[in-house]
Amino acid sequence: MTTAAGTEEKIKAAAREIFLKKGFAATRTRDIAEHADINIALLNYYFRSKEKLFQQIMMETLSTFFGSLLQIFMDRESALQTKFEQCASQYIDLIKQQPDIPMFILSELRAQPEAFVQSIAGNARLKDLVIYEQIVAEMDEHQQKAFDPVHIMINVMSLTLFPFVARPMLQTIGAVNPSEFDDLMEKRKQLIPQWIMEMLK
Amino acid sequence: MTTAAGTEEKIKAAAREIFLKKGFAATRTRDIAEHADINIALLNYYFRSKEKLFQQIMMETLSTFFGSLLQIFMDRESALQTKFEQCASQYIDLIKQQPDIPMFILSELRAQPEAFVQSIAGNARLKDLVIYEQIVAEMDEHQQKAFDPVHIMINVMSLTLFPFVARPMLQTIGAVNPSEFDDLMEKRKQLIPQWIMEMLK
DNA sequence: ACCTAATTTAATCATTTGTTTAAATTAGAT
DNA sequence: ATCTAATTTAAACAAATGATTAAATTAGGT
Repeated sequence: MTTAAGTEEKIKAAAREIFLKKGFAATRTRDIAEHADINIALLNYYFRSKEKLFQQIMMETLSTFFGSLLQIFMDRESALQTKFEQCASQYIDLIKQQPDIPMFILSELRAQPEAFVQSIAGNARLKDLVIYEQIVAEMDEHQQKAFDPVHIMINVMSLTLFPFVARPMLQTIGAVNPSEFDDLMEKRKQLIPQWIMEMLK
Repeated sequence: MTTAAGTEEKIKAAAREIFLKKGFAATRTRDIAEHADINIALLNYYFRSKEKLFQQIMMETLSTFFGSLLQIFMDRESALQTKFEQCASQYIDLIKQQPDIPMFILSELRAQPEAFVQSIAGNARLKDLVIYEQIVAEMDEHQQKAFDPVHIMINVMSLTLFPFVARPMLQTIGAVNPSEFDDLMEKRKQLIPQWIMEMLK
């Protein structure tokens, strides 16, 4: 009856939850096994080692995180402001569902800078992105390269992601109420594109 | 000759370096002892436990990080834009010297949300800060509360801190060159206050 | 020089943790 | 029903890790 019935996926689901919440070092294989309600040995049976399992989770998470982004950034049809709107909107929705993703990627990427380079970078260079060209064009129109266009890319990510990363800190210092956080982020879907467009003028 | 000659401080210095770089869970007491060039037992002799030592490092780091900020935020004399300029400038300088501080605080605060609440929060509520009043006043002048003033506080921190937190990621995706990162951040001392002031209009 | 308390060291302990082993159980084919 | 390979389990292992102990050494006062 109950054999191999999605055991592998059960382990991955548990691993994903715990790795994303606590990071690689603070995660115990026994925690994962308990959460998945399986014998500890099964983890190694299916995934060889804690590290292999972690890498698989990381790969999939990176793919989820950067996948949709690249599509938006490469779209030749959409206008620049539309891209900012899609970017903010999609990311805020995604991270609302899985709030641990950004911090997980950022902290684990710091711990192992080399391991996942090609998983992310793939082939696309920043300056080959359509959005980058559009930013340069927009800046040239209003001002003559007052600053590096990379600042804009950094700012989009900063304004979108940082609130989630800093949520525990913001709540601790009493900057935001737990209940109103979601409302704030919902509002930012609209605000961030406006702010960014202003920066280009 | 060499006895107690700053042994305690030697341990703390090593602990600070490693805790800040790798976090609590990934840090081994033996690493600290080796780095400090002392016997492992001395760590427990002076600090009782790994956790106690960690808490002490965390307290001091929080103090360093939030200390200067509160002064700027409470200054009744300085103008709003000046505050933004001081804030960006001071933080970028501080974090250039100790780049691991923001990520350390953010990740460890997520791991132990309760432990350091009062260490940070102290007494000051966000809405009692002088800077908050000034933001509200400035917003009232130009627009009638188009959005929550908290967004502005969040944005200052986002634009200032996120690039440091995301540096490994930004470098991995090839968004920034390691050598040009410092220049970018130096330029942001000037840019961030400008961007923020624009948001208020 | 001697004594006492503080500091340092080497060795060891008890637990935790990732992994493996070998046996038991189950699923699916013949 | 029987056989085989895949899956699952209980038990144990080896290494790592935080902590402790008891002896050795050192510093500073008398």
